[in-house]
Amino acid sequence: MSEVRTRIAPSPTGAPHIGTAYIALHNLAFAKNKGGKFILRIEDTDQVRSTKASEEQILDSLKWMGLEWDEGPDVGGEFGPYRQSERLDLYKESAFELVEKGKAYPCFCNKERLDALRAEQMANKQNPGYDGFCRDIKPEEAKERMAKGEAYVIRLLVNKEGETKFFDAVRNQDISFNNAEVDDQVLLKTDGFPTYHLANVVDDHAMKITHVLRGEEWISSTPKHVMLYEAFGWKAPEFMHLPLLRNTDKSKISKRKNPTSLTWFMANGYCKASLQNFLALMGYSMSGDREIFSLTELIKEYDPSRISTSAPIFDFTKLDRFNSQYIMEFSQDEFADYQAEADRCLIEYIKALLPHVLQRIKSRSDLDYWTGFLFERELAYESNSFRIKKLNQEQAQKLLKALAKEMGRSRPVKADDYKEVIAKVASDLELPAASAFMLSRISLMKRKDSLPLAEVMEFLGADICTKRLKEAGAFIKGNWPQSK
RNA sequence: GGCCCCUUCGUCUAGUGGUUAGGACAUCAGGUUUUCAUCCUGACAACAGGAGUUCGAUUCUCCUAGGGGUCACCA
Repeated sequence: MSEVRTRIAPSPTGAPHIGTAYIALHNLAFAKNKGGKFILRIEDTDQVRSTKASEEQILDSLKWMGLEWDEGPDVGGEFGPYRQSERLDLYKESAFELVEKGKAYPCFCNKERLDALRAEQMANKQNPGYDGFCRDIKPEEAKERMAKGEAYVIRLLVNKEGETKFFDAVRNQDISFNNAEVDDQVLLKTDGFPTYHLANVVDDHAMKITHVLRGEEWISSTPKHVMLYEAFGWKAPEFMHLPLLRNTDKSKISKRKNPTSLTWFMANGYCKASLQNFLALMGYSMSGDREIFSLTELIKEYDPSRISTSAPIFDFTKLDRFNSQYIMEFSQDEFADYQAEADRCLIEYIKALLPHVLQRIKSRSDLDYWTGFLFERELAYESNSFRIKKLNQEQAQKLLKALAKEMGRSRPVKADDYKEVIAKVASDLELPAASAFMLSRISLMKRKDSLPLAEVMEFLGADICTKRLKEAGAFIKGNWPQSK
């Protein structure tokens, strides 16, 4: 029996996600339980969205979580490099290998044609998908066009007959898909970078990954992966699709509705043991009635047949309770370490706002006063805070609604963008800009005495700003301050 | 909408044909504590619905309903 090897393959396109830690935990526990290896691979094949800063944060926060890997971009290993942007030749070769084998083909369709195609399919109530326009181009002609420098992608040539099935070890059953429903997926993009599907399969094979534990959001693209393994003539790993973490409204967990960034959890004083423990309770249970256990115990007893199939709601109330349980047990030294670590994480987390915070702090106890709003999942608004000059209830509600809408439409990024959005909305509604700014301030930070608005908005990001503007709108509906 | 996945207390879950359906968080009610918190005791509270298989279904099968995921040159 060959060595068990699992991996976590985060994409460095944003803040480190709680879901990544959850999937990593399972991969680590599974591999370590079998005496195998856990690998970290960076999937930075999206040139536009990937950033080095994000990669660093992901590595740092997973380490902080105590989820350490045996092989990865920072520690190396015999199957490196572990960053996909450093393996481009391999993907390109692999893609052309499939073209040679007649399992894939170059496609020269441009974005306009694809957009038009999709629009037409939607209009005719058909399922959107590639129509195979470039399938029949002769290989010689294709080569010529590529040689001349015409932009192309490589698509998987899907045999639309029959079905593709794979075994899912969590559900303990086969899942099958009609091949007619599988699209001729792009494998190699115009920029020469692979798509997830290609890179993932090529790397999992090259890195000898034996078991793929990933979120169930991937189930529907697994047939593509299976087809790729078959096209290459490789043995596919065993698939285990874990249930997705969810928001309270049962949708897939998202920063739009919940804090999801590991850095937020770290800065907010959640300790790693409680986070590990709580995450291990999501979609998983230990035998007996045990709920409090360590990562070591989890690894020792990890049993994939105890993974459940239904997707859990991420329950902050229970997490908070777990965290307090762990804190209660701290010795003085442990608490000192915890406190120092939490402070370090907090300062790192708020570094963009730190200068503004420091200007306002008189003593240590002031820190929370100025930064607390960053960690409240739902701001506890006070009615009187909404007593704003030249603004009545109706105007405030219109303003908040328009603000939230404009925020979603124009997706501001920088502080100045946010200022513009607020100024624009105020002028559109012919309301005083100052009132609009104050209303935004209260909606986002709860108080009139608070950090610089635009900088805070940039820090929070459009999603969270929109969330809070909506929440403020809901609040003032029934809690508008009484006139004196 | 097509396809796929899922369905036990409000929430996280145990349970693999016969249980008073168990535990945890939350909630509520008591108790200990000079306050608060902790801690203790108790209460509330679930097998989505309908067929079938079976002597017997929470457990197996099918259907319905509901929820979710996915349909990109993002992962």
